[in-house]
Amino acid sequence: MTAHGPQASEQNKRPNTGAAKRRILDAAARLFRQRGFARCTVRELADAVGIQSGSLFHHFKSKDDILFAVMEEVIVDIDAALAERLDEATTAEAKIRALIHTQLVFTHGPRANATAVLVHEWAALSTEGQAALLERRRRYFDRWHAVFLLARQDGLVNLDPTVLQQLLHGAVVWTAYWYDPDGPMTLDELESAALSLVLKSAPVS
Amino acid sequence: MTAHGPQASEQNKRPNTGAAKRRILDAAARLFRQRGFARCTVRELADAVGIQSGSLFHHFKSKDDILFAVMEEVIVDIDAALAERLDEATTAEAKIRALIHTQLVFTHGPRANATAVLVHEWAALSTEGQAALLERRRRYFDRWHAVFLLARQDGLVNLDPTVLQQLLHGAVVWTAYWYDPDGPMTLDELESAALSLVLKSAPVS
DNA sequence: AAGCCAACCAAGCGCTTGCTTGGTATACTG
DNA sequence: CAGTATACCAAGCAAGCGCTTGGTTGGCTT
Repeated sequence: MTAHGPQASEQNKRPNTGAAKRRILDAAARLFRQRGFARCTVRELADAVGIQSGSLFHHFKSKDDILFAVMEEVIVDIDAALAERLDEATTAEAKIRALIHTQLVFTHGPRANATAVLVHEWAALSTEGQAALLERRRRYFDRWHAVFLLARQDGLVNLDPTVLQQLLHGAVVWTAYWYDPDGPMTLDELESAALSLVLKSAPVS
Repeated sequence: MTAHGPQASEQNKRPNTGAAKRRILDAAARLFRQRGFARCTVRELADAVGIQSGSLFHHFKSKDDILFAVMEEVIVDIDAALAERLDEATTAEAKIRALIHTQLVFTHGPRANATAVLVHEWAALSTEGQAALLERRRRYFDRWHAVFLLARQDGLVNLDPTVLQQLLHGAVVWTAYWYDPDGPMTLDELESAALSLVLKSAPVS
């Protein structure tokens, strides 16, 4: 049952290296979200992956390190995804939509677990871990801020850009607690609803 | 279920009864918020109160019970505070303002710690604990919903009431993570900013 | 074929955890 | 005054925790 040992694959010299790590990270994101980091034990996590608890420490040097890895991965990816979307957006309105879209996709898409962990378990990270991720975090929010400065210049919004940015970010992040992607409302509809919140006038499309 | 122990009455025969409990609950709210429920130990909590860890269990039957008591107290109080504010508000706009105001005051006022614990540590509560608080929670959100149904009828807002309610609630709750009551922006200004978010047209006073 | 090394298991160590126990000081009550 | 209940302390227990250790396996390289 326990298929172990590397397998042959394309040109990769170490084809299976990292596959176990991947499964650990996915299970960790799911369990850390469901049960909380502190309440999730390494034995639980190992069971979910299908290995012994001690074997986890062959891939990560500590439980804290697993949390860090989960968070680092998602924070890097969401920042990259946002950067790409913003590049493709030309108008200020399209850029605000890109902000909302990216956050919503990460919050409710395939990366939902890791995203929730990033939001929820920040305080569980060690001081050094927080410091190591802070620059990425800042970069992500700088993008938000730049968009709202632009939108304000264009007269698209009529509140203090910083406040508006934070209120919108909260509204979107909070959807994790009530919005059901399998329910009647589509993500696109939710995106439009959030967008129309921050624009002065009538709702969009 | 908070044990009652000695009777508290008008002319309190045991003036100090309940004082220890009060200090435990306050310290617990603070520590559970700062460190998280799971990472905060009963020894830590006892130290903060100035008693031995074992003595905590004279007042509460378990650590879980302390969490429950913190949450129950704040959920009852915030619902009562909201009900009172809503009664005093006549127009739909004034009622929306009451929603925002109450949530903001609890999030940033003297009850900030317990409110943050209620939001953040819900998953740490036992199944029975959640069930026991669910009715109060529902009542609170029913008040939100009724206000937004009214606002929609009055043509004050132009989005689906349920979605708008959730988005606003998220925006306001999230202020816990960025708004500084000691900073340049007053709570009233923040309240107005949040209100103008959900109203269709120009910002309010 | 021999050697290497990543990937795993089985066992368990040292420590911390929530909580219990037995006892004491103090205060109120009949 | 004895009787009773409260509020606490000092000590420690059983369980569970993160993590370490020593050993085995099997594919890959040379």
